[in-house]
Amino acid sequence: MESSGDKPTNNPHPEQAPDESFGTLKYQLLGPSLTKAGQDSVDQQKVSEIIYNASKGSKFFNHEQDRDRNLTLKIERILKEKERLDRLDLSSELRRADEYLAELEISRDLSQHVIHVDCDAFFAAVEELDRPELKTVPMAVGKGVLTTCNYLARKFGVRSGMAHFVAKRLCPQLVLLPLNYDKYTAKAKEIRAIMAEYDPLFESASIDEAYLNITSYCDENNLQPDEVVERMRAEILETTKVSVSAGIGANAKIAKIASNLNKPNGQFQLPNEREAIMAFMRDLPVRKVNGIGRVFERELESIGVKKCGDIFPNRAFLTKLFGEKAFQFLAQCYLGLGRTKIEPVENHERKSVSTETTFHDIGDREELRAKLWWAAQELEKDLARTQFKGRTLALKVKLHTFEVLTRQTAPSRPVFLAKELYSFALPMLAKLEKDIPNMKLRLLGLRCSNLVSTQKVGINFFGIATQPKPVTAPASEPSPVSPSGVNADHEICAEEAFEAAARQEIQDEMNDLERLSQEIPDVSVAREPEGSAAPEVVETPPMWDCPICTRPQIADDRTFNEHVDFCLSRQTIREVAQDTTEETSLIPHNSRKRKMLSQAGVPEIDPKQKRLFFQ
DNA sequence: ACGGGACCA
DNA sequence: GTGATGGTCCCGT
Repeated sequence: MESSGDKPTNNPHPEQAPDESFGTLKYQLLGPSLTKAGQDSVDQQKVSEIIYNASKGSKFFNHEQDRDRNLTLKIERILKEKERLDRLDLSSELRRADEYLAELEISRDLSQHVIHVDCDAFFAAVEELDRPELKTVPMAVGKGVLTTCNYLARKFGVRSGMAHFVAKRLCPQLVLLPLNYDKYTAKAKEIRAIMAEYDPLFESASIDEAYLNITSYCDENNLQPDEVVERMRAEILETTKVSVSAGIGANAKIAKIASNLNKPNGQFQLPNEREAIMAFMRDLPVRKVNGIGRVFERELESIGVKKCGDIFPNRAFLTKLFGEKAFQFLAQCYLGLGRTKIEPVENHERKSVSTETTFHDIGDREELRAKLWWAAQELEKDLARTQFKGRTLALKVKLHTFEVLTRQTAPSRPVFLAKELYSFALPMLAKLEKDIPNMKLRLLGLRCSNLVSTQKVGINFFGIATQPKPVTAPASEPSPVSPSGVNADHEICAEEAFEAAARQEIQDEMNDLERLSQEIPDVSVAREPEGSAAPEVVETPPMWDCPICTRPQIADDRTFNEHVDFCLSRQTIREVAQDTTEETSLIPHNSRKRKMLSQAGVPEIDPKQKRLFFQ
């Protein structure tokens, strides 16, 4: 559409970025919860000014600025691509889109009454129950960043997700309370007990949100949906003293949007009628839809999609610009469609278990290992609680610059013990330390995915599924143990010889790992609290000299090859950087190598453009 | 299929 | 002085 106002900033001096980029950056700094209720009477202009000035110069700010610049560039590419598509014959795309819309229309189900219930300023409300005097002052809950705040605080522009010191700048008299999760969990339980009366199969979306399908309740009690919701909200307020807001509609998407419209302590119903739904969506800003955040909002806005109604005239472009899934999602937004199936979260299959902690910047290798060991222990606890092992282990770090990196590995068997987690994660950390000179972290985390359940059907110590009763024909009864059947390739075999072999194999592997852990010879992690034993330190392993960098490396095949690979890739980059041809496109998009190059002024070729072009 | 980044709630 | 946890999608290889 119009591309005049959104020139990209190719400015090599970000601190002198032209004025036009301030708008988007300030908008970004307003945070993710801009659309939350209670902000209507706030002067957003003034608020963003204060936030901007409070944040300016911080590492967080610089990182946000980077992200904003990259997004602006990405949008520039989107616009270019849209221009190109405008000149093309898109009739087949158009037909495809219309066919999909027709298909969706056929699937429209207006027979269900779904509601979304959302507690008003939940954590703050619970705190106010204990200390009623807090009701009359602006107050927020959460250390570091605010998790929530009461409506008095929102009048000042204070919002959830906002940093402590920024909130204080906006509202110096703001009262800050520490988090008290146990209290909130207990209160949430009371509320859920009431919701269960209306739909025993209700779905908890978070600690203070839930979806219910009240169709049956309406029928059985001969009540209208809004009457049911009035009744439920009154019951919740009376017995738990917490006020909730609710949205009522034909599906979860509408209900979620609607629950925000009359907040706090209100409800909104959108009738189960196609015309009413279409009209409602037509004028609804896309950002109000669950799943469209700050970034996608800006991308859509750039091609002229501000409201869900704007999706239709752009339907032929969406797949090419944003991908098939995004197109399908947006098509459902346009039509006001969403899921009507509401079910308990326990029915959902868990995909990952993770832990992470933020701390002051740490560059010290031993301190980092201590943090890793701590994370490993935390993850072991969580895995034990949830009864899972992981076939994939990921290390997540956030650099002192707020840049986030993840590295993952697939251990040869499912892991869950802190010692295993640590051992498999350490080489990834060590590699990062090698790749990133002077690496300083502000966050470190571990995640297990590709989960294997250790529940129900016995899984013995070595991660091999065992049957409760001896079964001779394993193929006859597929094991229900793991949600996605990931256990299928585990032969069910109780023979002792097999077990002995497995035991030996695992022992060998642990030995290997302990050697791997010694990659940095002076590593020691044994001094952590809680008395649990960290992997022991063994003597220094044999060393070989790397043919590239000539420094001595551990003579373990895997370790050594990894190191050499890294050295080689480094060399390649140096060579590529020297000759400034399109060779740079060989370097992965978004890699820090590419960033290093782009900072050095080496031109980039955007792989996405290529994808769009050749699609 | 997998690893990694980005986004979202 | 800017959180924790978990899910999804997309891209490149």
